[in-house]
Amino acid sequence: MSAIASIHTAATRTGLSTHTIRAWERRHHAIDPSRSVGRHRLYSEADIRRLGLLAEVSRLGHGIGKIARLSNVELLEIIDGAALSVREPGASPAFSSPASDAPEAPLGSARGRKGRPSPDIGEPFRRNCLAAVSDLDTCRLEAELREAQITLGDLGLLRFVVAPLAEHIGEQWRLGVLTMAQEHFFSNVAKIFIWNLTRQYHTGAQAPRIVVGTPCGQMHDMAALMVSACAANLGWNVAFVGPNLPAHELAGAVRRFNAQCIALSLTYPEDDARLSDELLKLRQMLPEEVHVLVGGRASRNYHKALTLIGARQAASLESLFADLDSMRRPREAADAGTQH
Amino acid sequence: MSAIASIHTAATRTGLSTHTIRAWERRHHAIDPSRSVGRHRLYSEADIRRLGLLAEVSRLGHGIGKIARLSNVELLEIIDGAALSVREPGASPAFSSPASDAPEAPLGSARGRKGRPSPDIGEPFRRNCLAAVSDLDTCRLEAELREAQITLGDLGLLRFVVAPLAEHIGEQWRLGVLTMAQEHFFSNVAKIFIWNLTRQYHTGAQAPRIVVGTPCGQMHDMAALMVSACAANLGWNVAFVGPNLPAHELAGAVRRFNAQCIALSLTYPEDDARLSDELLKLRQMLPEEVHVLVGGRASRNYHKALTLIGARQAASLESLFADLDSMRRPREAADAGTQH
DNA sequence: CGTTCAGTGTCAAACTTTCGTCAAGTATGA
DNA sequence: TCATACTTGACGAAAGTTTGACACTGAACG
Repeated sequence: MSAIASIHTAATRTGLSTHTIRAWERRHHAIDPSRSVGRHRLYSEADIRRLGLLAEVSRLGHGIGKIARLSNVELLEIIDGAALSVREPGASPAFSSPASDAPEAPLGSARGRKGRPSPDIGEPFRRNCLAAVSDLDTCRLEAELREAQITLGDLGLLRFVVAPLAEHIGEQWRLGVLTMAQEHFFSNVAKIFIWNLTRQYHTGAQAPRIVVGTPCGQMHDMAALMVSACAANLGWNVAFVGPNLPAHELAGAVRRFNAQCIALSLTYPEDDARLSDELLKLRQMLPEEVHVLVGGRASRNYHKALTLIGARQAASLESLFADLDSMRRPREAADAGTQH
Repeated sequence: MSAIASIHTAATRTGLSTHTIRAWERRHHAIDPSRSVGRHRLYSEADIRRLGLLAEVSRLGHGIGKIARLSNVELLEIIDGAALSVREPGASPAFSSPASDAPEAPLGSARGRKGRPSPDIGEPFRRNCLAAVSDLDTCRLEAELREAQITLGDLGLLRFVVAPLAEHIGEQWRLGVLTMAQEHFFSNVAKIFIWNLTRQYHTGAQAPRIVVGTPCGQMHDMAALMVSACAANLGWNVAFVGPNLPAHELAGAVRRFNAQCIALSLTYPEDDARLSDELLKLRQMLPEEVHVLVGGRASRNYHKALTLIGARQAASLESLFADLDSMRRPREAADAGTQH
């Protein structure tokens, strides 16, 4: 129905190239998009969903020639049957490796390292969580997360279960394997679970204070919530101010909360020209002694601006954890000196 | 109302050039501004808002030719879809909300009943909550909500504290009294508090099942979360699927969850022509025996469509509570009869 | 073992469509 | 009067379209 997308958006959303999409149409009639008056291809939501399914099955090792004529339901069956597992957290999302290895499902995950001592510790939890998401079963999802928290600890839960699951579910949604309802469902339960992690630590009045949020244009708050949880775990007093805030709002929150640090998370979009300006503005509006800490998948793309404003860049949750810890200690001493 | 602006101001406010605006009108009839006596274009607030939406979607990579004919709601959907996350009240860049009416009582609330024997039972809690929001003090806000919950009960907490507070804070934000960060802060803490209300009740496997969410175009999920809490309180097994879902997604969630009821909340926008279609589509896609329950401030504006599809319309939280309760009982009996 | 061949992803060339921008000439309005 | 706006026609960059070709892979075959 409605939403009309160009071949370009169809390509980005499915992880395919425009060349490939056209080749699939020309050679196998895998899809038959409508056309504009000037013969440009126009893809409906259904078209894109089907393309996503085809791409997924194709990545599983099946030749496009053999699957192009299958129905969506048949494609889904293949996906369900083959892959209930989740990619390694670090694995890059969606590049079509030219067929090559692994015609089988990447079920074991922990790719390549066959005999390695550390298998993928989070895999069974992710598998169960996915099943719960598939059934929209809140209790089961929460129980599974709790189980993972007990087994892996707070950081392990985030690192090996929630973060990769969020990535995976987002991707599966974009590909049309999971529904939007399922994505929202997971996102909601997971966010709140993370938040509740935050609340299990009670901080005193003299605890160091941190503001956590995301700047303008960055709409995802899941990663920011993870940062909140880490900070709370380390004894920070956290003010979570949500996503998509302009520089003056962030600076205002820091001032009002009397925070000595602000943590931002950058995930998507990965290349927003306006964001660099925002970061500069933020730095100018902040008191000099306030630290800026930045994490998230997209943060490396803003490396230049981030170095310019002297932000600490955390490449992973672990390093963020370490940064937060090291920032807290010296400050505590200073506080004790000045405020009392 | 609806101030008249020149093409120049329309251009500055949307970030477009005057050339572009004229081209969009000439080539795609994207908008049709009124004209002065001497054929100069005159843009209303609504025109400018639409131009802004078009500009935003265009920046997202969609060709103007493909989006010029879409409705505002569809444009919003695209923006949200791209953003992938829940759109918070502060999300849209700069448009003055067309609402601006509602001269009603801000904080006093308990609307209308001035001399009633029951004074405003929630007032002190709201006052304290506001103070906590002002300071971004998570602990205090939570403590205050907990206090209110104990004193007023779950329903009273929602009815007399959270709901009016949300309204008030939203308004204060629009007026510029509170910052966006404070609004996000409250919204986040309150939502999670409500959700945790939901989770204190554990339902058996044979409990009646309900899906809760909001349809396309309705971006606010706070009211839906309140519905979730009420339902859980009454022993329903709840699947909360979040805001802004098209009809087929909602119907799919009902099917997958095997729910016997779906509850929708409508708050803003209050007059979305497309929503009526969505509701009709939803009814057609649902199994006949599934009940539809609709609440929220804006639901009365869709009265016609709602009656047409046989939805139960709850004017207040109380009546929603009652409806949910009455729907549960007969069904339980039926289940006991058929399933055993 | 080397050759052939179908299946695929990718690319190039040449042409078309889309869309932002501009220029020219005229009209409006404070 | 003079900055601003209007219409029309046109230009050029970016991106889309088609056709055809190339490189690589695995399987089949002599």
